[in-house]
Amino acid sequence: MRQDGICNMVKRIDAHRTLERKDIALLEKLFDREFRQVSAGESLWREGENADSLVFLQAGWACSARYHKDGSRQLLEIFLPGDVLGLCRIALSDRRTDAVMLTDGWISELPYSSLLELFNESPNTAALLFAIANQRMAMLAERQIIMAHRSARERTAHFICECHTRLLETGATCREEFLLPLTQQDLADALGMSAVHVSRTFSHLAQEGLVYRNQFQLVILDSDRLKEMAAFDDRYLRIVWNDEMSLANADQAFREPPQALQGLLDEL
Amino acid sequence: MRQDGICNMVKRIDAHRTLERKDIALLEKLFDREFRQVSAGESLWREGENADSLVFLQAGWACSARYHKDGSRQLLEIFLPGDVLGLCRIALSDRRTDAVMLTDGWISELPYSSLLELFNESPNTAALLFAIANQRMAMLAERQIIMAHRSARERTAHFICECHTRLLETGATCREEFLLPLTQQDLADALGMSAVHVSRTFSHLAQEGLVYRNQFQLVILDSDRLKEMAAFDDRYLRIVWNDEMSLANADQAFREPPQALQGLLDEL
DNA sequence: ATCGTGCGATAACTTAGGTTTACTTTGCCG
DNA sequence: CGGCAAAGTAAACCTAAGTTATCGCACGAT
Repeated sequence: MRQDGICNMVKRIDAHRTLERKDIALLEKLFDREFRQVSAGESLWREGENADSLVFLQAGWACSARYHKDGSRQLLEIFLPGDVLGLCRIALSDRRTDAVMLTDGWISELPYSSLLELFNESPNTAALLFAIANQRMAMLAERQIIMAHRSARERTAHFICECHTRLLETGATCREEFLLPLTQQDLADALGMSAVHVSRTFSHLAQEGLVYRNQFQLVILDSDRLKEMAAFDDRYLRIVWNDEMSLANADQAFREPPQALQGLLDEL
Repeated sequence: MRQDGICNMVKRIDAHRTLERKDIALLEKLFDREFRQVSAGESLWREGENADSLVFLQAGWACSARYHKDGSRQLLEIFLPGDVLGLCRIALSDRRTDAVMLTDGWISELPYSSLLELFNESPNTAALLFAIANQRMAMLAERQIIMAHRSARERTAHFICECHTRLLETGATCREEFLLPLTQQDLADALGMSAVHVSRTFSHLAQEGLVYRNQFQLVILDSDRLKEMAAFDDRYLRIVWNDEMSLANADQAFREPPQALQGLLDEL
């Protein structure tokens, strides 16, 4: 049970670039601390609170959201098992969103101070976390692109494709059918549309034989046509290292301090 | 001239948290390399190209954008003098957007490999870059929130507030009047609306005495009411360090290697 | 059994904003 | 100076999606 979550994280990264055993071990040590059970609806943090830790989602789904004065809400990010929450406020002071569990789950918290140690000790693994943060950024960017000019149908299709792809990468045992634990209201808040229209949209998608949703079960009927309508290109999700920043390079650099910057530091 | 750009960057960060002289010096050394003159419309990189460097925008405006098959376009980020482009693909392999100059300007490029050296030599300054990347992420998140549920007027108002605030932070000599070098089509692509509607929206805003736009000159007539209608809260733009990740801490940790992780590393 | 509650579906009506087309205004360049 | 292209404005029309309201269903609690 405990190891599964780390496995998810490692597996996902490893799918694209083989990690060295050392790095895996370091990640496991870093994240495999006391886990806490949390239940659906439970808040992980609130807007305005001091941001001083990462949350590692070992099992369950979560999301980050902004609440407006008028009672409406915008879901910003969806977190799946194996994801890390809070990477976007590292180094900045306070939370700018709420974070809420969508399902029951298990989490562990990692204070930023440990992270700082990591920065010092292993630029290797630090670059890895940077990559994960970069992937989150890519998701935000892609969401914005999709939200701006695409129709409700396309947005919905894209969202489903994204969730499905991300789930598959954690090695979940789902192929064309999986659990999407969001109510239509949640989906509406995530996709920037009304709950009623989410309902309509799913009806249309079902009519066209693309996806079928019942309760929280989601069945993808025609994956190819769905991806086509969503103009879904999964490249933005792929964690593929830049050679300049690759683990191998970082590792080497870690062992043999570079010349260029050393010169600068000496001067100061 | 050359120093101005660095000044912009440093000033903006320094406005919120005093930098140590050492860090400033390191930043200056790092970014103050051969500058290249670029002209409006010039491409800095294209989607799909290998991402192997940061671009430091010393003078001029730029943007990142995604082009769609149907010819339409989505502007993702706007970059002002003193901004760093490409932070969101560090550690990932290829560009997922185009980057284009909006005006003439001066830029310098910084290969990721130098960055890696920085990671090794000064976690201090690395954390600082992380913070700048975090700020970009916050901008993306905020844009998404605004785009999802807010009207064209509110979106436009928010965009203006954001640009104005960011400009002020670079210490630009603009108070309520400044140059916004985007055509109505550019604004439309950034805000996810049609150019015609941008025109309509600016007419309305002018009628209500909020802002006035002529050519690329933008005059804010009633800043308070504008911010109110945009529900603009500039906190997401502020680079305020988390104490856990503060420069002082990082610096200290840099001098005295920490114990916790050292133990882990010894084991491996 | 029966309530209450939350989720989802459907229909009727309204509206913000897209699309199209046509007409200005501005700047540029020979 | 004339002519051309790019940018902006205006009006007419249309459609996607919001809003409101009602209804059905599943479920848990009483």
